[in-house]
Amino acid sequence: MTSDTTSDAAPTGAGVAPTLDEVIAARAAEVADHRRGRVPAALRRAHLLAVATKAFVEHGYDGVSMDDLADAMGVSKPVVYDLAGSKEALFRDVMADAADELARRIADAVRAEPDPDRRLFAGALAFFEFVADRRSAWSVLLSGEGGPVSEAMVALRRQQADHVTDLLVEGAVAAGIDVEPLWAEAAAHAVNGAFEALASWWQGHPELGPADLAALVTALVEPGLASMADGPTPAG
Amino acid sequence: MTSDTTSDAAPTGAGVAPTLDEVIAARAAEVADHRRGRVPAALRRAHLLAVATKAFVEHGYDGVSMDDLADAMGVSKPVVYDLAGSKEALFRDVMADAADELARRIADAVRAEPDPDRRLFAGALAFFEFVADRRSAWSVLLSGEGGPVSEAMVALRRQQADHVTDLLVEGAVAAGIDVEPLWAEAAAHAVNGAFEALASWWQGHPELGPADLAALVTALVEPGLASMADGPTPAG
DNA sequence: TTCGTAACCTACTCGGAGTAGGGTAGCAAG
DNA sequence: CTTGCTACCCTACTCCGAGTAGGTTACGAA
Repeated sequence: MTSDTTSDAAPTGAGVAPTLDEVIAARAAEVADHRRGRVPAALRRAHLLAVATKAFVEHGYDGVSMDDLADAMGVSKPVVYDLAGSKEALFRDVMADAADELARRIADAVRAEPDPDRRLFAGALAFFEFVADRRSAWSVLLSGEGGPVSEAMVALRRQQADHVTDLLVEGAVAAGIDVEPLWAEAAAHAVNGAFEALASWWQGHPELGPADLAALVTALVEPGLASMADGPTPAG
Repeated sequence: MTSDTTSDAAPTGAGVAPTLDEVIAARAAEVADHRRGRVPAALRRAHLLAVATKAFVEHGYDGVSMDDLADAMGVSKPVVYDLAGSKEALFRDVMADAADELARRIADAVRAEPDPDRRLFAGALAFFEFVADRRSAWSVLLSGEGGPVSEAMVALRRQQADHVTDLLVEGAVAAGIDVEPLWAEAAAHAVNGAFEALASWWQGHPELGPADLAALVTALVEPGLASMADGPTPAG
């Protein structure tokens, strides 16, 4: 298809994503360099990850068979299994990569924001920009599509919420407030859920930009977060 | 299509849910009344719904095969397909029943609360009480478990969010505030997402009661909701 | 050369969704 | 009573996808 553009994966620069097709092309090229079969596992795996990411993202978990993946990279199924373990494990790996990058971006954005009062907004903006980058790409996954993806998704959600917890606590500590850890955790999950739901809803409202969403969620949650600090712990 | 075919469903005591096993037993008894096979479709379907609900809830979507269901109700697979159409359709129906009841409970609770300032809490409480009622039951579903359940879940989420939107708008109007419909919708999705995430997180924290969760989510979101009324629409 | 091993293959098994193509029971009309 | 229609229900498949058994070959080291 569109195999042109720049040959090498240019610097990620302004934060735009590398384009899955480019990554796949790059990996495929590396693989092709090895004459007549016998490609080292590391390369094959990198290729697999790229191909699988694209496939899952475009057709969803159930829309992709291991045979498809094997065909797409010109090997037989057992090779894929050797590289990935199982379909679920493969999906988990794909998702983990994305989750790591998301977490990294948010953390960077939050810590780069000097004004404590704008940290939440900064994090939210980073989140929605990430989603926007991969709007088409991750829509399938974000919208809950999946097979026995459950475990992977749940795990990622948890991990993501943990990061938010850390950021919340970090922010609170910086402000000299001490928070109930349990409450921070719960709030983090709630906030995280709000983010996800908003990202999903966003699909149907392309007229809005990342900043709009970030502003909304900030406006929604910030006051509550602030008041919870000096406020009491309602129960429990 | 759930509750009113037959004479009764033994009161389980307090406001506790009807108990799936009881429902199944009741349906099975009705079916058994018809001597030697030839049971009218309506009864069979009611029985199916009950059996399927229990099965999905206990083993998850992928943990249940259509053969299992057929066996469980003593018929052959084609009968199940005749009654349900497909596995996904069946799951959708099961979920729809639950979603309807949830929406009804929340709406009732909200409208039964005279104090406008406590409406959100009332709705939240109803939500978490519903979840508590079916804690073991719906955990699998709430935690995102599912197969190609995606569509069903997405649809239900949307529907649920629509209800929340209505309630938000209703509340705003009652308070003499006018809100941007788009914002109300977005906020509703966000709030809804927060609820779901919290319900999921709750699984790991049985020491908390419904009121705790309701209080938390209220404290988190109420101030933001209030300030959004007189506040500006940040962007867009 | 010989052996070990990593990379790769063909050709299965196994299980679950969905279907084809019937039977049989009840009932209405001739 | 017989015919025929229409539910209701069955056995016995097809089809597809996940995962595996077990063998083959290239390559590097002893």
